[in-house]
Amino acid sequence: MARPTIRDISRVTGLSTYTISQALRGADGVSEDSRARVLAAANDIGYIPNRAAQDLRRTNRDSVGLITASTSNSYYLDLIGGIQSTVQSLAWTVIIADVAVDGHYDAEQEDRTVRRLIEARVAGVISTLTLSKANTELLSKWDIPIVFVDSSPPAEAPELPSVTTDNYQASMQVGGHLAGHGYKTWLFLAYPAIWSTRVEREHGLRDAAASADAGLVVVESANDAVSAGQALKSYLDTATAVPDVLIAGNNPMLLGALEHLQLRGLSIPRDIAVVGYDEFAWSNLIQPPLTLLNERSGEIGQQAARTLAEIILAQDAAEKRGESSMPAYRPDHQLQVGAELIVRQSCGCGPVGHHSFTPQPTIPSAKGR
Amino acid sequence: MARPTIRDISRVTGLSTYTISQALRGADGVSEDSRARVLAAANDIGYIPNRAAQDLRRTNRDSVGLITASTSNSYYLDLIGGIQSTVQSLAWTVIIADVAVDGHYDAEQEDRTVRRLIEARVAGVISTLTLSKANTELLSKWDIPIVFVDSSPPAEAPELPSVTTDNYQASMQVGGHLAGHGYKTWLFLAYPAIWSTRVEREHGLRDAAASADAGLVVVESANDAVSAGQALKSYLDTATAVPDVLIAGNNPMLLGALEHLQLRGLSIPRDIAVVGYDEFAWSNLIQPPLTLLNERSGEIGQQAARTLAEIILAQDAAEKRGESSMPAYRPDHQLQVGAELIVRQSCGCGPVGHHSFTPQPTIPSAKGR
DNA sequence: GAGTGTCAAATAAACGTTTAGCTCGAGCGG
DNA sequence: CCGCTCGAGCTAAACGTTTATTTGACACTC
Repeated sequence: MARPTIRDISRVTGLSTYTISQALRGADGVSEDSRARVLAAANDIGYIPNRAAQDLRRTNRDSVGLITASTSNSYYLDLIGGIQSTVQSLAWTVIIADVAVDGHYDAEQEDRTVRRLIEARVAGVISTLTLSKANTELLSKWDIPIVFVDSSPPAEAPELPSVTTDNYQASMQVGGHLAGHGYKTWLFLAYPAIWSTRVEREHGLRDAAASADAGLVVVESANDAVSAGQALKSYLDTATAVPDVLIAGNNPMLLGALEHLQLRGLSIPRDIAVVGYDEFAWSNLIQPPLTLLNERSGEIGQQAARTLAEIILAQDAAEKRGESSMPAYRPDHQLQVGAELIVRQSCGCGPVGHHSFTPQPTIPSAKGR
Repeated sequence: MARPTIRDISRVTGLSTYTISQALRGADGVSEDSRARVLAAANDIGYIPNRAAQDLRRTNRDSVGLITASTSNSYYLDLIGGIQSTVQSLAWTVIIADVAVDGHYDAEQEDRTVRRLIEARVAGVISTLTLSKANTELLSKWDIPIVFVDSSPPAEAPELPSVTTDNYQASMQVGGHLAGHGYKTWLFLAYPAIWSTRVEREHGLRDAAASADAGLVVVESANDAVSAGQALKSYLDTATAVPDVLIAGNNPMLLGALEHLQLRGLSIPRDIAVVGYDEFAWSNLIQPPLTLLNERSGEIGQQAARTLAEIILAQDAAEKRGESSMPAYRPDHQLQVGAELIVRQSCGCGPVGHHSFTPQPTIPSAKGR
């Protein structure tokens, strides 16, 4: 028997397919005796249900999609972990879909990916990037709830849920620390703005620079280390002076920057200080140890999954009552999670004891922006 | 219209579902006129096919499963990339399934995962670890071909295809280099042997140590940085002397080891030299820059996917001819890919110019082991 | 004008489950 | 002994596609 079906079990046990189905998934209406026979037979012939047939027939959907751009950014691994852990407790599964084609974001790939998730009839979507207007509308047409994670909802649909680091506050914190060092020329090496965090980070840095009377230059490159290195090179080649500090927008940017600074023979933090945005495993082993912002990505992932689950369950309940099957979003579905700066030495702080850092009054965080 | 089906398009256009189906996927037997009407209508009402229904009805399967343990080991990201790129060109999709539950391999999770892949009726499986006898048999009962990647087939089924780094040769290479430095006491910090590469690496190191008249100690820990650090600590706490060189079995081991050595205040390579097994992005920025073995994981992934695709296509063809639907494996489905040592400074080689390294005759690689 | 071939399109039967609705007996109270 | 309930199980109709087979219209040939 190459690919046994429920009917094969039926044949073997002499029970109807109904009974088999009930017995297999532990529903009642089946005697203990029959259930045992069914399970034995199933195990015996190596039966494994056909997911496609189940999905087709069942009404309740039990998977959610996660849209990601360049997973290779190790920051996302924690995020995924957080999502998985929450979703697994509901016995759902996560479909991870990367919209980057060899490392670069690709708009058509975004379209294909959203389509694929709808084809799979996912119950909901978590997206790490702001989706296009068309895709947001498509998902909403299919009544599929979306939660943005570490990215903001598109401008056309600002009411959509999101869970993010408080990037503005975080950037103010970074900026405050740099101000404390007395740095006056800041260079922000940034990734493109399809990742909406870029905008918030820049905004926070700009405000911090202003209140510290420092100058901020923004250099943008594609979201990978090689491009970042090249962008930095072009900038430094033409700049009149090396900036006091380089702020890397994320880890690929940081990697590219460090490689280029090493190549150029600039010493950190003597010639130029460096700070970055994502804590990662090796940061303390790099020379000098890196001062980084620690985003609590695992926690963010969990929160996002919880929010999505809540919306889906409410939606199912409403549908069961015969009400609208549109997902219902609430204002408290928009969450911000704090982040803290991990101060090591690349910012100019010395090993414990000998630092050239003057604490400054904390810049008040802007409320309700 | 909340969730439009093919019948809705049928209703709108006045054509039968047959015609819609043909038109949508570009088959012929449909006039250009009708096709245009169908596509317009589909686009208009936002129709997206139901994957479950397609999968159920279609005979040809078009997804493959990838079994992984702890994806967070960044080494796998390239591997996955290589597989994706090959598989995408066939318009298939990859289902990635991690059998680690919070970072640790879990046997039950392996069983669940294999089941899940069979439920999805995948056309084939690529596994990064040696599967249990039961799971191998289960897959073979369902006529699902398996290719092992960076791991060997289980002892019970040695004929199964595999694509691996030539770990023995690679370890001999590592060992040869260490011998050239004149190191006499080697410490191999290893992960558990469910990853079969561990065995081959140890074997190669052992032979290299023997022929260099050096002593090899193996310390094993769970496959994560924290456990590795602890294992190293326990060993060093009781050892009479610090070994000449530490060989980290993979990146989590390396990370744990470096953290612990830093904590202990041992200087690399003065007090102890260090080499590792997987090249990664930050390796050149660590102090001192790390000497690592560069496995060509992208290439390995591509090869594995190509091999699997070949087997699946042959299987489909055979089935179409009414022959056996069992996958046919050939001896040339077992491949080994070379690796080269990237020499930096953690092994004791100085910056270009001042090294204390004496080249040694290359240890001949054992043929046909 | 009968036979033949071609093309577009329709019909209806799958695919492997789940599930609403029904049947059948047994048990039980009156 | 009647009517009722209840549990165990059956039958058959879904779910949304694909596809083997059939139909019908039209053109072409002898």
